[in-house]
This record gives sequence, C-alpha cells and structure tokens, in this order.
Amino acid sequence: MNGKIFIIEDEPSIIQLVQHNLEKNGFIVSSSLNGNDGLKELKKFQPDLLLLDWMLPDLSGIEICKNIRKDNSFKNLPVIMLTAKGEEEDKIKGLDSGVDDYLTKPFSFNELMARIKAVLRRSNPNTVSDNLKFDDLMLDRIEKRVFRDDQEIKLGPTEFRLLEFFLINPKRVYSRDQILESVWPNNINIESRTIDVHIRRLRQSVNLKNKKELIRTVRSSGYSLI
Amino acid sequence: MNGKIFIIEDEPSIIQLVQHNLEKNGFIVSSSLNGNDGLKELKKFQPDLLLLDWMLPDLSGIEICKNIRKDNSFKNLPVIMLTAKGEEEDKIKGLDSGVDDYLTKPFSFNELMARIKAVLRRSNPNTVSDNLKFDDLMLDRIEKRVFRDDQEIKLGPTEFRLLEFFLINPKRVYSRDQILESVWPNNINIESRTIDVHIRRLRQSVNLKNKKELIRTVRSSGYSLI
DNA sequence: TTAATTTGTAACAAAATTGTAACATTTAAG
DNA sequence: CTTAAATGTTACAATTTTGTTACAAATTAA
Repeated sequence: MNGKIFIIEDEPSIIQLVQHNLEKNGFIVSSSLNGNDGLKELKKFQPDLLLLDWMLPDLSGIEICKNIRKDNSFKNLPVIMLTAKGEEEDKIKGLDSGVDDYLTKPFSFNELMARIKAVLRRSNPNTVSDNLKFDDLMLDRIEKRVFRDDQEIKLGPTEFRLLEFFLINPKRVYSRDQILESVWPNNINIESRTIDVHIRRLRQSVNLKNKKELIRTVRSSGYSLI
Repeated sequence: MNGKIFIIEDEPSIIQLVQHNLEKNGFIVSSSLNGNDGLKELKKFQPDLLLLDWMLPDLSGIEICKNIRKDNSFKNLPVIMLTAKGEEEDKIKGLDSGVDDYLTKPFSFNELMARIKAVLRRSNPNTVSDNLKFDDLMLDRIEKRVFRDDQEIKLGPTEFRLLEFFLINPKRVYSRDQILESVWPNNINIESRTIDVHIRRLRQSVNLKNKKELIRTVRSSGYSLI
C-alpha cells in the first residue's frame, strides 16, 4: 500500500489512532485540527485521499468539500467524510457536495481501511496493492486469483468471497450469522447450513495434498482460519 | 503515447507544427502565445509536460518557470525549454531555474519527440508508451495496429479500444461496468450483455490457432487478460 | 448514392454455480 | 455406551451467468 492521506479532524485522539494505523499500513499521513489550516496544508501535501470530519471548529466538512471541488488541482481528490452518530439524516446532502464515501463514528479501523481502499481503487488504482496473505496462502483481489505457495487455486465466486472474508481477520472465529451477513449480498435468505456446504467446498479447493488444513471448525461457534 | 502537453510559444508556425505532430502521436495538446495567458491556462489544462519558449513578449521563460516551481500543484511538472541559437551561453542559468531539458531552435520534430519521451519517461512512465505489449501481443497506439508475434490482427474500432483498455492493466479483472465506463464514450447506454458479445468478437480475432487463450472470464466479476 | 463494415440486442445454448435435502459421521454430555 | 446435537459429505435440480449466433440498425467507406 502506498499513497498520501490527509486528515482534517478536530479530535486529537481520532487523528492519533487513525494516523498511526494508516502509517503502519504504508500510507504517508498528515493532518490538521481545523478547516482553515487544513485547506492550506492540503495544497502542500498533495494527498491521494482526504479524510474529513463533518463537524469542525471553523468550517464545516461540507464547506471544505465544496471549496476543494472548486479548485481545479483538487477536482478529483477523493474524500471520505466522518460523521458522528445522529447526523445520518444529512447523508444525502453530503453526498451531493461531492463526498465519495461516509463513515459514522465510532468506526473500526478495519472498516475505515476497507472504505479507503475501495475509494482509492476507483480513483488511483496504483496506490492500492491488494493482496491478502496468510501462511502460504495468497489472495489477489485485483486479479481475483488465489495461490497456495505458487500453485494456483481455482475458486468459484462465493468461495472466493468467503476466503477473502476470512483473510481480512484470519484466526478470528466467525459465527454463521456473521459470515452470512458479510459474504452474502444483503437481504438474502439462506439457511445457515448452506454455509457448511460452502465451507466444505472451500476446504476441498484450498486443502492441497501435503498441506495442512487451513479452515478450523469451532464447534457451536463457527469457523476461522488457523 | 498519451498524456497532455502544454506549449507556451509566441511563434504561431512553431506551435502549429509541434502541436499537429504531437497530436498525431497521441498527445493532447493545448497552447498559449504569451506567458501570462499561459500561466492561467496551465491551471485548467493540467498538463504532464510543458514546452516553454525562452523569449516571450511578456514574461521570460525563466520567470514562468520560477513561477511554476513556486506553485505546489506544479512542483514536478517537467519543462522543456526552447531557445533560439545564440542563447546557448545562458543554458546553465536555465537549468538552475528548474528546467528539465533544452532544445535549440531550429530543431527537428524527431529530436523534440526524443526529448519529450525521455523526460516523460522519468516523470510519468505511463504517458510514454507508443505500444502496449503483453505476452506475444503488441498493440501500436499510433498506427492503430495489433500483432500477435508477427502476424497482424485486424480489429474493429471497438475491439481495438477494448484490447487497448485491457493492455494498460493486463491481468487486472474489470467488471462490465468498469469496461463500459472506460471503453465506451461517456453517457452512452448499452446493455452490459453487449460487452460479452464484443469480448467474443475480440477473442475470435485475437485467438489465432495454436495460441493460448488470452482473455480470461472471471465468473460474476468480469474479464481480464491472462 | 450504394455497398461494406460495424454495432447493439435478442434469443437460444452451454456451462458453471448455488441452495437444499438427505444421509453419514463426529462430538460432547449424561 | 447411548443419545442428541452439530457438522461433514454427497447428489441433484434450479438458477445464474456466460457463450454463440443471427439479424436489423447505424455508421462508414467507396
């Protein structure tokens, strides 16, 4: 992962948390605690993406966003807006002002990361290197391929999404409900037993001979990688 | 070749010659006849490279160059300076002001082209690719021809753009929506199934006998080269 | 203009994927 | 050991997705 991210956010603890984690993930990060400083710094920093707080001491996030869109050198700068709970009703307004995505506080860093990747992938594919690795397994989200060591593993769409899901937090145990919610398109109704079958299919593909089992069953809880 | 080049030059005949030839080579070109206009236009045009005449009616090329270097959004804009004979003694001064390369008038277009390529290759490699290659496939963007090994492949316009699109990021999987957005002129409405048919046509042309399949179908995701 | 090429879509064929049921096996508790 | 619950396995029909072909409309060349 590489690319520059700028943060405008008045809550120092959030800045610290996000900045630290983004840097750990290979991004170059800079930030401002208010809108006016932010707009100035932005010019110097030339980021690939902007994280923007909705409520700031001086300018609102929306005003900043509109400012940015007027400036030709930032015309296509992707913006992710951070909003506090209860501001949801304003979402549409925000989207109209040219925001690329939203995140409601409090959010998990993983969620933020996912949004950042998604947005960057659209605007500037080179900044996002998207390989998920675990043990001798490698999943390439861009080429949609999976390898174990150097041997390619062919997966169907659902198996791919399932493995992708596990790889984001390997080792973590997920219940069938959690898996269902994250891996299947929303509002779909399938039996929880169906997941077992897909796990079985995934296992069959992933467990090459002479390789150790990668998917763990946690009785009465769910599944995880191991 | 692709990329945007801006020219600031007060001699219309030179502009015409250079602009015309650059466009024939796939560049998008815009120009101004004096320094003040040029500086304004530059902002709008956001070029990948600037051709700058040394002597201009209002500002000197050097002044323009210094101006540009002060502006953060142009910090790394490559500049090639055009000088008339007899100004050589000033070359060093010019280089200090942040010019990337020089060309003494009169110059041949080929010479200019060589310098442009050299400079662009350093600053922005993606803009300098006359032909796209992948495996035994070669697409010449200038002559609009495609070869597999040495055998020419005739493609229709849409097939050509489609292949060109894939060749920029081969291996990467694109959804039908992404393909549609990038390969078809904006605001056009076609069914996503239509892409399948064009893929089929492209395959038929590209897959010569005894050659391996080059276009991969990724079920429920899209297509890529392979 | 006419002829030739290119393009988008519909319609059908083929292939891959999916969900579920039914049965088998394993596990944990008593 | 027996039993019940949870999970593994298999087969299969239904659905979804993609491939293929044909054709009329649109575009371009002659």
